[in-house]
Amino acid sequence: MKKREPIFSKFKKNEFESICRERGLALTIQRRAILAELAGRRDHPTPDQIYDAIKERLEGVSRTTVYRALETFVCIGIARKISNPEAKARYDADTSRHHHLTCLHCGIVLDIHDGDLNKLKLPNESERGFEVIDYSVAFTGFCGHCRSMGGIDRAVTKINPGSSHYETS
Amino acid sequence: MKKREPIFSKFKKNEFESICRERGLALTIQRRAILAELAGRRDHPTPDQIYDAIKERLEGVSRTTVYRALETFVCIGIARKISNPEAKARYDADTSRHHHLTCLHCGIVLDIHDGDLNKLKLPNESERGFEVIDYSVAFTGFCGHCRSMGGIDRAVTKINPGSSHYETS
DNA sequence: ATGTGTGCAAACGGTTTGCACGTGC
DNA sequence: GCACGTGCAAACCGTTTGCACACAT
Repeated sequence: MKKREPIFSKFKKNEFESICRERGLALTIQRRAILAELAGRRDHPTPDQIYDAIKERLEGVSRTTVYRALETFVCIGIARKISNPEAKARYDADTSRHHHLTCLHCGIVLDIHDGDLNKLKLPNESERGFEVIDYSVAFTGFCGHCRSMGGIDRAVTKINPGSSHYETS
Repeated sequence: MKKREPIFSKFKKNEFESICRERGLALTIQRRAILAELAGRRDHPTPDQIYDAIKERLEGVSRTTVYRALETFVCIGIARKISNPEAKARYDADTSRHHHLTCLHCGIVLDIHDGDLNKLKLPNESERGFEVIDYSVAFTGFCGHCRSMGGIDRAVTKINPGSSHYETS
């Protein structure tokens, strides 16, 4: 069992505040709450999941604000929007190099931190004019929850989400 | 320079036809045209790009049919829906293990076939109950076109697509 | 002949935008 | 006080769905 470091660390909070000060971005309660929520979970939430989580604490927040704040976090480099086969966006406050495990059935995204995977040599794509910046390994499979629920027909499992039967919740 | 094998190969066509016969799926001109278009390009088109490409040849096709056919191809295993940070789906007729290079500025997706990358050892995720099926390495960077156009501000480049300024041309 | 596939138009769901008001600096 | 951020509602855009007709088998 690997031990996990706390996520919404003092470090992340200070990083956020100093970047905001630098750039003249306002430190609003909404942004604080949204970042705290994002950085405090390991499940790569969608904007809606964040909205649902904070709306009790912060009465009157709007979905729009959540979308805009997440966008801002990506722009200032303290969060990432991750690729996934669903239609909706998912965000990640961990901007260090790491990898993802996506359940083909329910869509949940787990992190993988692995020293070897972080050391892949970058392909030389200069001949095609491409400049490679970073990478992430996307593993696909079936999570414990979906495997134990049964009903996974590998031949037919839709890599493609549709709307329902996705979110495990 | 690596040489490239033809893409809409006889093989792919036969594979498609025999799977359809097996499963009792009709071999309609629409499905043929959509598969030929998908398999004939290397740029991982969106449903709309495919629609635009075939609508001249095949008067009266509907967008809906394109969506449904692509979906069908994924279900019968002759195409894949690929993960990317955009809001729209992209499809790939190459179902063999390979990797992708995505331009953070325009969203284009290029293929990488690399023997070493195909041999990564799968992480042991059984302790978390996860069964790993496959993987793909997602490289990010900037394509030649976007680099030469200039105007890429690394600090601010939206990993996140928005609607405009994405699609190159 | 029969059942699957297609086209159309309307619905849908996530996301973005314009605008007026509110609030952090 | 001023500019930036927020909330609201409507617009947007990619995708899905219900239904009647058409076509592959």
